[in-house]
Amino acid sequence: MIGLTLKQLRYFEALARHQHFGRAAEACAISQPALSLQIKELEGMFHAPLVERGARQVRLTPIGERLLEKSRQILLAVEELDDLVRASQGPLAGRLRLGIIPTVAPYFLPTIIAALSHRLPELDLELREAVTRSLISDLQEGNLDVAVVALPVSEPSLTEFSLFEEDFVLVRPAADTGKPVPNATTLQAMRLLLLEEGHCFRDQALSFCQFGESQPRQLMEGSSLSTLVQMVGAGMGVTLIPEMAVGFETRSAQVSVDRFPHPRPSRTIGMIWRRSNPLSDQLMQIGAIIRAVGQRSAESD
Amino acid sequence: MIGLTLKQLRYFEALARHQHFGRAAEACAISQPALSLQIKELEGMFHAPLVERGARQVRLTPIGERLLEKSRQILLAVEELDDLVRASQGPLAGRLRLGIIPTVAPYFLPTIIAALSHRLPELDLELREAVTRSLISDLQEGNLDVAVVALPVSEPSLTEFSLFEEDFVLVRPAADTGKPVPNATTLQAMRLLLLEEGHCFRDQALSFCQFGESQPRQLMEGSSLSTLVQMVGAGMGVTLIPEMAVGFETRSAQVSVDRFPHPRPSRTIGMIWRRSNPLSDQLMQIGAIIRAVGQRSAESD
DNA sequence: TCCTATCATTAGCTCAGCTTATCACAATCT
DNA sequence: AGATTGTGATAAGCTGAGCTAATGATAGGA
Repeated sequence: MIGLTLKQLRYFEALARHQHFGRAAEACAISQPALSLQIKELEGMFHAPLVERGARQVRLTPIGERLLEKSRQILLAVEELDDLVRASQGPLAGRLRLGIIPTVAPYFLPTIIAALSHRLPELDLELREAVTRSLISDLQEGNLDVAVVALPVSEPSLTEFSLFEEDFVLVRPAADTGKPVPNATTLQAMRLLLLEEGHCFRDQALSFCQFGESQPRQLMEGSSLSTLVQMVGAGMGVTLIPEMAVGFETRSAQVSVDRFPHPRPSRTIGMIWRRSNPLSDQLMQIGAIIRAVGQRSAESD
Repeated sequence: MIGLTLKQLRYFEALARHQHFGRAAEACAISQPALSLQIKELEGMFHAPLVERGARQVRLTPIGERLLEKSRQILLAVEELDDLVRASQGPLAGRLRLGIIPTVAPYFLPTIIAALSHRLPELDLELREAVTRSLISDLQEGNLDVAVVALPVSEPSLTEFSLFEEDFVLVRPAADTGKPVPNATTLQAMRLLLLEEGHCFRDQALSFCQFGESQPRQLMEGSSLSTLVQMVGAGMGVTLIPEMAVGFETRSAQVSVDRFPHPRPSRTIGMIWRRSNPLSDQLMQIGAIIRAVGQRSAESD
């Protein structure tokens, strides 16, 4: 593919995104004819049309779709060269897009922000909260640099860096204070309040209770740990929460909090990023900083 | 990395390969100053030197090394666009670089060539014989399109396509004809002739005999199955060969050939290629053709 | 000390690729 | 139907990125 230019791929990607020559050209800060010509040039190289010019609609042809895929791959690799520049310029500085899952963010984010802005003042953190699935695809598409999630994620394209392990605790109505702590089996008989689909914490809790995938049961869903604890306080059932949430969520609620006997349910919190990211070394440094404050805050709980 | 061009990456890659401005320029079919300028342009983008201009020697700086890595990745993806063109132009045609391991090539290659040149006359096969390790790296560097090896190879970047399974048979001196066939354990007491390091067939044979990695023992090495069989004929020991080699290798030698009782040792022969190769669909077609003739020839043995 | 190999610099030219202006076409409205 | 509007293609002209050829600068080696 000699004669191909990155510019052409960028224009094509914009066209695919906007499905409109004029708007794509605007997004690329060029005139519409300039974009048309480059697309035509690309089509010449492929000896085939890449877009269907419909009446009021532009659509990619099948070959166009495949080119789009490859283009994104190439453009992502090129963007990573920017990170290579940053990596070669001493301590980490500039924008860092960090994603966190919702069952970690409220409790741990303040600690992370404080630590990083102290140790790496040049760093410009840009935060995003979403479930693991969505963070992973943002990472893979290059919309995110790094994410804090529960390990393992087992994506071969991502590097995992473990931060710390944390136990789950049982939250029951205040009236249950002092009653014996149920084990995984007896838990199955109680009404368990859980986060809605998509949260990894939901699956971890379910797996501790050894519920099968399919069997229907007494479940209720809440959209945040905070809601769940309030529901428990109102006597609607019991729930599990991660240890780091205890201080924040149970202070004002009428609930009783108990640790499980061994083997305790737990999760591993860690960082993930694209294996191909040239900032890998720097991200490990950041990981080390977060790990240090994470362990300190876990000890002080 | 706006302003970056593929041309610059190509020039840089050539410079890294030749370690010499003049020769790299020649390889790119441009003048030496043109190349110097583009390299300088690149260095401007990185705010750092990428090559050390030594007295009589050009060397990459550490940053240069990392850029080289990324460049190769990007350029490989760009080359794969060529394959996308081919994939979109009907039946597979043009150059196809096929690698085969030495313990398959002599016996199966004629069949493959005949079948493919009959079914895909437009195909221009370019063959290479090497051990698995080397074929894999050629695939990953884009120096090879597809390879026939023993599965599994378990490289996440490669797709595996299984062709057929094939048993190993025992080759003993003709004097042993009629003697009971040894099992894996009794084999350990005999002098086993094997291929030299690097051949996967050697490891498969060793693993059948359940030899540990380290334990020293009565072994001799030959550089081809043909040599091994001749050595067996001369009474120097026994060996295993794959079934497809029986007809070719044992016809003229004074040896006795026996199948093992169940569970028979065997290997799976298959094709591998870069997962990212746009010709994937076409390669599967080729795989289907080879599989068909492979099974037919296995049955007729 | 001079020579040779090697990369950098300079001057000048050419064409790829941009902009603006305009055309061609089809869908929708009146 | 005829007018209008939204859209991409085409045309003409300009500008600068990037090439070549010629020359300069520098460091090893004879």
